[in-house]
Amino acid sequence: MPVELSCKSEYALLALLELADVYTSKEPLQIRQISAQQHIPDRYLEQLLATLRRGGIVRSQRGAKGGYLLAREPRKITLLEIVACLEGFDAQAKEQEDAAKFTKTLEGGIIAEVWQEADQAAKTILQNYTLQDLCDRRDARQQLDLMYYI
Amino acid sequence: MPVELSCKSEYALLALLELADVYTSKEPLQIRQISAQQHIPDRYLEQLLATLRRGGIVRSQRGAKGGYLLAREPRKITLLEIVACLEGFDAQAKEQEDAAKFTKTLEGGIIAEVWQEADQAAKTILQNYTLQDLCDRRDARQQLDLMYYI
DNA sequence: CAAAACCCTAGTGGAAAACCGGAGTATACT
DNA sequence: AGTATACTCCGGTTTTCCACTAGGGTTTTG
Repeated sequence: MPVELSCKSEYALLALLELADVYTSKEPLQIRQISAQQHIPDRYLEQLLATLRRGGIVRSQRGAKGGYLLAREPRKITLLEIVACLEGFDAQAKEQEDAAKFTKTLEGGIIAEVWQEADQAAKTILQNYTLQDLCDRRDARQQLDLMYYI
Repeated sequence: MPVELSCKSEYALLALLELADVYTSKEPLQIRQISAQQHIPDRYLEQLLATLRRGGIVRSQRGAKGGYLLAREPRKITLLEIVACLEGFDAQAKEQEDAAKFTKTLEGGIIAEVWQEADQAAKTILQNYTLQDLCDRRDARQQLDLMYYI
């Protein structure tokens, strides 16, 4: 499948789901708690959260009793924004690609254009999902599973 | 950008464009010719063409005056088919993914579903482009460039 | 001040991608 | 028939990237 779901993105999304769950409480969640809950290597998760912080998706509170919180409400955070932040295709990657597209051979440029179009289609999907959507969908699924169990 | 364009796929597409150009002549094109024309390492291209042959996209003629030809007309070959052949996500990868989707945690499953959706959107784009479309587009672009030059 | 937490940077291991080489096999031409 | 040409098969090498680890620093609470 052309669209990759990297370990990195999955970890980040799982962590962000945890943060979304407690968003209304305004209490920070610590790396250890998240990593234990979602089975993510803590030192690795730390890096991902740092990246998300620089991207303005989460904010952090330092010192004892510190931790991470969502920077905005879950409704205002799209999945595209998250993966863009992590995979880092925001500005510098764009330029490189555009430059490469024009310096390449004619055929290479055509191919790149088509891929760009496929990429845009995938991005649009991710653009239209928010963290809240994921939470809602999970809750609905959980409810359904419970009904089957009874 | 979520949708990768591997070196492998690009090489293959460039080679197939060459083959599409001479499709009507029914004359085979040799690896050396293609690799020289498109600046592709010949021994690597050889592997790719072998894969495409097993996938029924090209056919080969052995011996002296041998080479490769498209197995079908360029109109009948979609880009999705090509990358699926090379990247090998046809049957066994599907099963693994579906299995993983269900054995994963609930959250992981939800995420996988969304990614599947984004993937499908990208695939649909690639499904709707044929080799002939690429050729046409290239020719149109070349014509345009020529007009600007004059 | 000490403990708890985040912060920064560098590096490691392993796997996959990209690429190379050699021996074998089929085909055309003479 | 024999030889040159080109594909075929398969194993090895190199390079790149990803997931992960490590260590030393800084901020905040109590």
